[in-house]
Amino acid sequence: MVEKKHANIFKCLELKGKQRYSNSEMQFFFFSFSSAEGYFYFQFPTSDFKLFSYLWPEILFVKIMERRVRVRFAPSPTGPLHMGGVRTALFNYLFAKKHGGDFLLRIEDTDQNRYVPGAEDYIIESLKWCGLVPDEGVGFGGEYGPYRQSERKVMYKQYADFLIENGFAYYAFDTAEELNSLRKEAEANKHVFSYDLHTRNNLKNSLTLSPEEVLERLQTGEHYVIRFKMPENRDIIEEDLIRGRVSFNTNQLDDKVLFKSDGMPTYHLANVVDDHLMKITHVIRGEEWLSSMPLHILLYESLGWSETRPYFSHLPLILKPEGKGKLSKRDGDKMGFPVFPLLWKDPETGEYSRGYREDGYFPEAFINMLALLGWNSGTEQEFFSIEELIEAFDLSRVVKSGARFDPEKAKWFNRHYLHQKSALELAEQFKPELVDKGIEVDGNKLEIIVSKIKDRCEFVKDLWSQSHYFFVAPESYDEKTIKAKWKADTGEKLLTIATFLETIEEWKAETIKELFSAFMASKEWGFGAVMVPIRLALVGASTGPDLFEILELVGQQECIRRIEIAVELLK
RNA sequence: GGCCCGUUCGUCUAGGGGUUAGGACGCAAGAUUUUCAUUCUUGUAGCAGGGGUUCGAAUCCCCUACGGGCUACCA
Repeated sequence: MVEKKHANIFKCLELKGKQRYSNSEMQFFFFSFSSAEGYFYFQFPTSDFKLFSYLWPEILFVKIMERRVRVRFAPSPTGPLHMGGVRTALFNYLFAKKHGGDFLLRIEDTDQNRYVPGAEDYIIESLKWCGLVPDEGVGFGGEYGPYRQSERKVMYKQYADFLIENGFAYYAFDTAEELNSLRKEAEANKHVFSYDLHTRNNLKNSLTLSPEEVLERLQTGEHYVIRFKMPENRDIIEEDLIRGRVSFNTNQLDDKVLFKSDGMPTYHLANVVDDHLMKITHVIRGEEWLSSMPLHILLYESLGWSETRPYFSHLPLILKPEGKGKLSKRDGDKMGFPVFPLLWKDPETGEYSRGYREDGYFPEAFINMLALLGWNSGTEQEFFSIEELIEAFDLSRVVKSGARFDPEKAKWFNRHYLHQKSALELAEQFKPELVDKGIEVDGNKLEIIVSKIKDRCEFVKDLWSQSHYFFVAPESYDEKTIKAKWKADTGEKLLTIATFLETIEEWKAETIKELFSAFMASKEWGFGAVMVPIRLALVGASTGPDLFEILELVGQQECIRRIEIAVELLK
């Protein structure tokens, strides 16, 4: 029975095995594939293929039965969600959906000092706008809750205690002031103070104090933290699904605080405990976490969870369009593009930060742009629907280096999506703006107008600037065009034309064009001399679709009126 | 300072020992449109530097430079 299953698995393997990495020692083959039972990822050395294929089925069988792909997006509610955060959520979402798994939203609010009201709702609303709807999490239900770490507070202590009991962690009583002064001192000597295996024996902790004293300090309620006791001289080697082999030596790592004196766990403990309890199979997060990966691996090991611990992958950061460093709120303000998905009002300063939604981006354009920032399908395809992204997504095709954000390309994506939309749909979105301006238009006519101008727009908000003359007479005329095209006899010619237009009975673009051409021929006037001036009179500038279509849509009497006004004003 | 990660056109990227180094954005030119935009065509521009290994290196190795991350009782 088991054998039969293996046959299927091997078939799957042949189909999906595709990724080859090389590193300094030998070549490895990596396989990742999903089946009805779940997702599996593993590696083996080329030379050992026969041996491995003989040995591995059982291991694989166990893993497959146990693990359904589960990933989480775990932001901290310290402010609006950055577009880099949205991209992290997106990649998690794509990965989950690709492998038929679950995408969870967990709110990491273990730092009460940095809590910003409204941030959590903002995160949820942002994900919804982007279409990245979690299967479980804060605001979405699920069986592994609560999904807000502050509400899980009571659960963490036992794991910290377990670590202490088993010698993986210890109590530390050093005050913030003491540590700060040690840091200052080290800085003065051009060193950096680190609470680690070199210094912990000279500090106030349960490693240096007698058991009695430790007990007494605990009983008198003295403030303490629990620190991880980083083991000595161990090489932690891990295959990051994006970056390949990454290695660390524990001698370089410090004893991180796991449990704070306020009774809350730090990110490291809470993260590992929750990922374990929520059965997370793949941790996909930003590069800023790469350095703490060895700590997390060691935590899984110390807690006895190595067998089921997740795979790690660290996403590159999004960098500023110009200059140094990662993309920040300031860049957006300075260069005029949004950094956040939605408009955000800072609850403290009242300051606004623009959002992609409010700036007129379509969520699908925003997502498409974000997906291509640091990932590509390996083909030349650039436009992807969310379904296509899910189908094509693969962590191994995520680029390792940071990507500079290009606002121009973001606009280009939006333009593309706008052009793809039907005039009807765009007209619907345009209507509220017209109503606001007190303009009433017949739906059919509006759709026709939109169809004429949508290709010249980048955003829905451009619809007005490209079509206002269909609804309202121009209030001014473009100076350059006047200079170039408005000659001494232009006014007179236009009045003659106005009189002629009055005589047209069927006010249709085609008919007008036909009769107009005949009229021009009879007068022996060149088109060039009058076309632009007429356009100027109707539109106010030298832009817009075919002039005869404008004539038709603006209406006979209104056209004549506008020509007369222009002639009067431009005398 | 220490540790870790990275580096192909201005930007996003493909390519992973033999390629005229491919595509996209941007920019420029041309065509179409007697306007402007769209669209189409063409052009523009790149393997960070230095050593190795090799018949042959953008590709593998080492060094340097540069960029980034971390180095909090922040995440």
